[in-house]
Amino acid sequence: MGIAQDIKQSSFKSQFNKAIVNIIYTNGWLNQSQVQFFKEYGLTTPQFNLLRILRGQYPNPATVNLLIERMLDKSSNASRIVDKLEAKKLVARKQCSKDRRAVDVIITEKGLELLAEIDVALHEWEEGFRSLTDEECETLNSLLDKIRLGKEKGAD
Amino acid sequence: MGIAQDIKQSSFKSQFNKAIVNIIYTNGWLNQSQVQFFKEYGLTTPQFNLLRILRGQYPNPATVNLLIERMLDKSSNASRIVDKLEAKKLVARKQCSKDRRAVDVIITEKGLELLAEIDVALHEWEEGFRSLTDEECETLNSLLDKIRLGKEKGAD
DNA sequence: TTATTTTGAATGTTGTTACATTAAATGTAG
DNA sequence: CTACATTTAATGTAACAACATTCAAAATAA
Repeated sequence: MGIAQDIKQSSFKSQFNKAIVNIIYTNGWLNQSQVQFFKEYGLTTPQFNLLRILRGQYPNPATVNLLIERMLDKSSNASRIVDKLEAKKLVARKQCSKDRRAVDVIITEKGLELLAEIDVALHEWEEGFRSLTDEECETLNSLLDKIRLGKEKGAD
Repeated sequence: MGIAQDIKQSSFKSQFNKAIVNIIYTNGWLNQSQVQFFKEYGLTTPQFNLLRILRGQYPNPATVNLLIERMLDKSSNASRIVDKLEAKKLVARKQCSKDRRAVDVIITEKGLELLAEIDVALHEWEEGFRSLTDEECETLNSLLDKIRLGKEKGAD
């Protein structure tokens, strides 16, 4: 039932090593489920994340730079992700008036509506396999935060 | 210092939601570091994982099917990963004698030597940002296991 | 002012992933 | 045995990611 059985590895070098493998495996497990979920809405996970950032800014626009900065996976392909969302009319681009190099990206009404629709289903999706109490979640969050603190690089 | 600051999101729908985002973000953080680490040895993360499975089988071979089954990220590109490793002479392929459809993949001496070299450095890498006690690791592991139990699919 | 450097976004390139298809070997039913 | 389905691995393809490069705009320096 634990990670050892899931990946069929009977021993680990250390508890810490086991924890790292567990994070990676659990992420993969979550990711697979998420990809399936968003597929129903014609979105990829990065597209959804980008939309959510834009909603956070709404009604203000965000520049591509801001998007890159805030994306969970800083892959810097923000420009192309915006392309995809623009093609679906979920976001709009216009040149920034203050800096003509920059581009203002703003979520459209259609984008907001889609997100609102997803919100409900996403909440159900999460509740569907929610298995931790709030207190356990807090413990988990603080442990994960602590791992990253162990070697924090310029994360800001 | 926590996930909220790291991704500049001030509030979450729930503690559970925050935990999920935290897992994803922490995984990305770990992954970035791992990719850098393995690059020095001319390996990608999937290549390393596959090699490690093969060492686990050594001196027995593994079929491609077994590799797919045990990989952390079951992307089913095992065949092409084996291609890469074979080109580097880290693994060898030969037709399985019992089933001529199957292919026996075995790690070479060179592969074993490379893994041994990596082992040392990898342990240092882990210790370099180890920030949890064994007890905390155990807590983390059990919480992550519990999340996956919440909606276990045929994970075997 | 002009020249140089830096910045913001887009694009090119290469390798990888995800998913479907193929081809050969095996298993199974008649 | 033949015919058909299944299994194993490899390959084709399209989308995607990572990383470098480009190009215009802006900031800075001379």
